[in-house]
Amino acid sequence: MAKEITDRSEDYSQWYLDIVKKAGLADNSAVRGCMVIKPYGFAIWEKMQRQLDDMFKATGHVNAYFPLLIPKSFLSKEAEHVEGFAKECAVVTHHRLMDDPDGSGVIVDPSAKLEEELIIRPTSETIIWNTYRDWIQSYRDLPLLINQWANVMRWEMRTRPFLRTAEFLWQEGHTAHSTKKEAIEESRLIHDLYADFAENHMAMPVIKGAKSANERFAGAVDTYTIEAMMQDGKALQAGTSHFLGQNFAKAFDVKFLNEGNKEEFVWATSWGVSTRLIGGLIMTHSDDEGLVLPPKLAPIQVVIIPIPKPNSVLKEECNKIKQELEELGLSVKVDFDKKKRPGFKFAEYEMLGVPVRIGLGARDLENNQVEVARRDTKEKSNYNREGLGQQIKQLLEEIQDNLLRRAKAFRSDNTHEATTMEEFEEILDQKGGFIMAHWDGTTASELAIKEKTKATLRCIPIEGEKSEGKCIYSGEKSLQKVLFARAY
RNA sequence: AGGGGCGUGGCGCAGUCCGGUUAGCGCACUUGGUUUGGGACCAAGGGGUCGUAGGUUCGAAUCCUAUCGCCCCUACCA
Repeated sequence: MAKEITDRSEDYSQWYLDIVKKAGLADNSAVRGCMVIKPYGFAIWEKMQRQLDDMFKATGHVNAYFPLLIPKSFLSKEAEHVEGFAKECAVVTHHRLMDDPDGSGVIVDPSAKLEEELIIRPTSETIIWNTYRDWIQSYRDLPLLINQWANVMRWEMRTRPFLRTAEFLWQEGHTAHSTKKEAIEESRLIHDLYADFAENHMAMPVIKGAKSANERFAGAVDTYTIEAMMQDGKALQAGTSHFLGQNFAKAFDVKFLNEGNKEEFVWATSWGVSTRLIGGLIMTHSDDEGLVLPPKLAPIQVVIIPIPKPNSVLKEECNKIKQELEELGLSVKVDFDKKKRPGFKFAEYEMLGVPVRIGLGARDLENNQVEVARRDTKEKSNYNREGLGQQIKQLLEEIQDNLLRRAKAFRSDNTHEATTMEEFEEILDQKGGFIMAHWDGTTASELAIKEKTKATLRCIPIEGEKSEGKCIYSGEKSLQKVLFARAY
């Protein structure tokens, strides 16, 4: 199996597509813009899901499920929200097919037109708030902390596997609170949770910040984002958490009686991360040999490859090592496939991003050792057979740490400050990456910079030092530097 | 929306200009054997309505007409 992939230096976006294909993460499907997530890709998603789900539960959230289809009228209730999504909605107009009277096949039965057309959810705020109206009467019903794992559809023109697809999988949290303060705290709690997940599980460092008015979620008062840097220097919005104020409560008339027996509108948040994270994972760590996965999200953490020699008995030893490692909670695969030679398997598991490979041959048996190769650095060394399990466990932790360290160093090397537009454009053209620059807070300046440079305002960082200055575009007063980059 | 390109086994392609035996090649697949410490080799096999529909012709992957689909560039975009 020739598994050649394009070098990153040659064509980054082709490299990305090659990785997705050759590592068996996803396939194109018969439907334009919709991908098939293959078992290995889905296994990564399942690991992400499990971890995030545990984190949501630990912070008091519960799961529920709301319908795929939304009455068209719901979408028009919150003005900004409609405007944000109207251009990319799939619409269900009929409910029956019939035989084509002109010959073979089926056609839409024109007599089966729906009275009210249905929208395939691009996000679920509207149907959820329409439901919450019935669930909430009193402050005693609050807070309502609900998450759902679901698919959504946004009819995108240009799609790329995981990064932007017409249909994608995600989780969307929708919470209702009795006070503004509590809702803002909730949106920030999740913002922190996402950053924690990105850094400590994906080993993908992120900048936490707020979106500008222009980049904000349609219908939100504030949008908090985590922004990650990909290897080509472009920014990826990896997760967002929104403080929705009372916008949806007002649109759907969701009120509660407070302790003083007075009627008030409910305060809301919503937040989500999607299968896009898999794209981020690929573009943060992987190399020209294939996928590189952080141990915490790798479906297979250790692969054991026997190097067969005639008359040698390796099978038993391989299984023994597998068992030892599994007892330590690791996920392990032994590849006994006789059709493939060891060298082929080495390359194959590198392509799949398996963090640690153990090679075991007659030579090792004699010397009471195994050969251990780590995927992140490609280093190989011999480990003593005694106490192997603990050593491998430590190695996996070291790999997890190293990936984060490496990604942080890369981001730091590719983050620059600009004090003038000339400098800004020069950095963008010559180095790329993140640019920190002063901005006067107006949409006009933001759009002008975008128009001129194709870089967008990714976020107004929450952390780090804040110093006043002058906007690089207008020269007006600026309270802090903000993050610009070309983005996915 | 404008411009360009492509539809031939699972994948990548040749053949089309200039119609003519049984539509070919590489990879993948199946079986057997020799191999196995960085992508093995030999042998034998299986698999194709040439996107679809019509037309010209003794004869069409090849020529003509229509139609469908996909990709790329430009434009647009939570």
